Amino acid sequence: MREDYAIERFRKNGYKITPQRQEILKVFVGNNLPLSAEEVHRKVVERYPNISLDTVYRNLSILLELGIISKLDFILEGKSRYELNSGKHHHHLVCLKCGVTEAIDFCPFKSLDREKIEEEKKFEIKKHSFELFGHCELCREKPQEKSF
Amino acid sequence: MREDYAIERFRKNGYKITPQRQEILKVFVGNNLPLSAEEVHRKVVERYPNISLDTVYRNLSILLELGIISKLDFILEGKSRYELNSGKHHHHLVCLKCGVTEAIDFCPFKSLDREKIEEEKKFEIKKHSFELFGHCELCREKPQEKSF
DNA sequence: CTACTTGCAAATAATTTGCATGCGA
DNA sequence: TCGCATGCAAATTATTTGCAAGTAG
Repeated sequence: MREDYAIERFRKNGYKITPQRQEILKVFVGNNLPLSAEEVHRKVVERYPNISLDTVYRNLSILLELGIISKLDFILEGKSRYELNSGKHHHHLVCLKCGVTEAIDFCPFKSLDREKIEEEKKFEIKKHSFELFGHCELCREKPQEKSF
Repeated sequence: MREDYAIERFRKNGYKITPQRQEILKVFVGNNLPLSAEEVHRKVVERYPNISLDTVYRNLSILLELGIISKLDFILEGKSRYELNSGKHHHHLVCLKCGVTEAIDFCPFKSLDREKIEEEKKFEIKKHSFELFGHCELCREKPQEKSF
């Protein structure tokens, strides 16, 4: 259970289990789409009407620090998005019209490529991003394209 | 000559050739590293001490619109970076310590991969990003890692 | 009880916009 | 001259921080 695991990590690192924190965690556990801070806040407010956006931001930092969530490496809309760490390496399909972001398992980067580049460029690769931007099925025929 | 080409594009699209605009263009032509708005401003100020950061931003938009520069799809430091369109497809090596960004020609994404995904996911791919994050040769042994 | 947390308000930082003046074509 | 451009100041947006009060353990 991913939620129990996260709560265990809170405890081990001296963080208290507050209802707000728990609810923010639940939003991610119950959702495998990347969410913005505001979206997380919007969901948590349903149950904790007084929770502030600040608290969401502060808890996102902690979840990041504990490796429970990740911040996406790309920004389309001028704000960051965060997603639960699934444990499996993956990338994303991102719609340039509606912003919908879907995870895909496919990765084109092979270990031979990595070795060659590390050798040639004297660069130690820690991670990589690979994102596909385009139009999702629903947005194919929409005329207007968002600016992001 | 890339600069002449850009100036031609300005003309054709009804944009005037102001000294500030020309100087901003020159910064990119004389530099193949991705630059932030502030870095561009810093360079242009050397020659036009009164130029405002606003003007830089406004001209970056125009350069983007005309396809003369591109905005990088990833953000590490909380701000966007822009680079001259080289005409060749490429990706980047990005140092997580010092932020240095180098272009590389290597691309792992093949047309067969593309076709398969477009078919399977019913997603029309318009562009993709592929960035390698890690430590450059100079930063290998540095102890501190920046937060971005 | 005590340190971590929270909400509120204010501060930052990047980027954008309104407006009157300036200047290229 | 005329409309696009610029500089300045103020607005916006995402995110961060200071602080006093609240609460988990």
